Amino acid sequence: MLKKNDKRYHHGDLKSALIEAGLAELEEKGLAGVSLRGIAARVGVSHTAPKNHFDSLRGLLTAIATQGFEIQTAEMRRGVEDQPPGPARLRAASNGYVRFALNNPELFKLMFSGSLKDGEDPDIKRAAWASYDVLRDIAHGLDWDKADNPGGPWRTEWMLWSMVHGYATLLVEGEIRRNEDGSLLFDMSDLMPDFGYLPEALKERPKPFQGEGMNDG
Amino acid sequence: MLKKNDKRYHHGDLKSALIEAGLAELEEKGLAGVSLRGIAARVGVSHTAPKNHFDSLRGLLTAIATQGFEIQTAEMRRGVEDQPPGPARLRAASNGYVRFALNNPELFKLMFSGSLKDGEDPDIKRAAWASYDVLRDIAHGLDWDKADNPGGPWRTEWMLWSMVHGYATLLVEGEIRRNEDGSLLFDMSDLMPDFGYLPEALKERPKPFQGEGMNDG
DNA sequence: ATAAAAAATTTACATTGGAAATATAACGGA
DNA sequence: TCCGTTATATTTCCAATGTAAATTTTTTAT
Repeated sequence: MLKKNDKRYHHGDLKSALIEAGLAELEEKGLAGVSLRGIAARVGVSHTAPKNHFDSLRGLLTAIATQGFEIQTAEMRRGVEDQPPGPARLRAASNGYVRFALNNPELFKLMFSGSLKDGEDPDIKRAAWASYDVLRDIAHGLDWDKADNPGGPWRTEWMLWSMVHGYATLLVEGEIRRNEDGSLLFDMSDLMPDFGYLPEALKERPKPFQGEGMNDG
Repeated sequence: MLKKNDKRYHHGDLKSALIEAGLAELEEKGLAGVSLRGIAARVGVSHTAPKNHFDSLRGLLTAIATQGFEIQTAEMRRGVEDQPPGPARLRAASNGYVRFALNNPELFKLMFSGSLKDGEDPDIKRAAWASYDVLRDIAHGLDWDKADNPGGPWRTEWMLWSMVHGYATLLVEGEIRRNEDGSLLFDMSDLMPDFGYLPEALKERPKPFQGEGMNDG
């Protein structure tokens, strides 16, 4: 039990404090402007103090991104329970995905940066999968993905994930036009129509794609 | 006319040489490892020489990304002419989009980085739109987007673009599983089924989304 | 109380992007 | 051809960054 002012070490819980400060610095200064020294200064410790809790800046960023996935998961789950199973839930979760990206653009970029974070870290892997599972579990409940898809669920999952993630990414990177007040022209409900039925081709057995012509030129 | 050894200035054409060197450095050392000094050293000039042609590293990266969009446009057009108008062309262009991303992953990341490049630069804007237009022009030729979409072409465009771009992004960032030899489990032809027909909801008139609940939390 | 471990600081260093001053080559006009 | 102007590139310098090593301070365990 930690009471008020019960700073057991010099700081008490520097590890959590650094992650919190990192989240704040991220949205204040942008992904490109974030620095280890800046985060440390925000907490009020020397710039080498983080070394005791994270092996490097990369490690700290990985922990921040992990927290990002947890927030994203919560945001996707928000509102899903209010909807009946089926396409409505898929739209609610998808809108949560986009909403999170819009509300935490720099964190979202970090989470999918690939080079700044350590994607092999067990914690971030677990958190990322938990977020992905929200979409996947709902998609698996849809009529068009019940049983007749013996090639595995990958195809329909990836189609949906690609659409949602692509839209969020393009919005966050400023590639897609918004209304003047910053609101969206379309949310995922508009972009992703009634998935109660889907083109028959999607139900065919998928064959592994061997990538002819994919690795030349 | 420039003959061999006709170095008119100290270098001759440093601007182009820097872009070329930057493209090479990018794929060799990755987006995170690229540096102005490294690019300059590769060409054999001092690290401040680029200043005469680009105001900053950001400017040089913007020029590199611009060239990237031009390569991407060519890659998308490759093979499109062989296909009859319609869904087949859409698949060919989409596969070109993904193929470019897989063959130039670091360049692709730079092109959509948002912070490293200057998205307002007129040249990069023109090049990016040219790439986007390949997808858009084909999409507009499809039956399901002929005339009854008075809300503008944005919705169908963005749905397709999101799917293609999202898939390319997730592949490049290593978020989507591949076969052991690096080939894809699905290409865009598998992911994007017969678009000869499409859910009726997509043909309804789109209404502007005002973003209720999008900016809270 | 004292030794051991944990946590944080100080100092130092290599690398980076950029600014300023200087040097060198190309060009244009007499 | 000569010379001044401009374009191009170098040298020197600086602040900021991430990291390593040595040191100091605090906590914990015995």
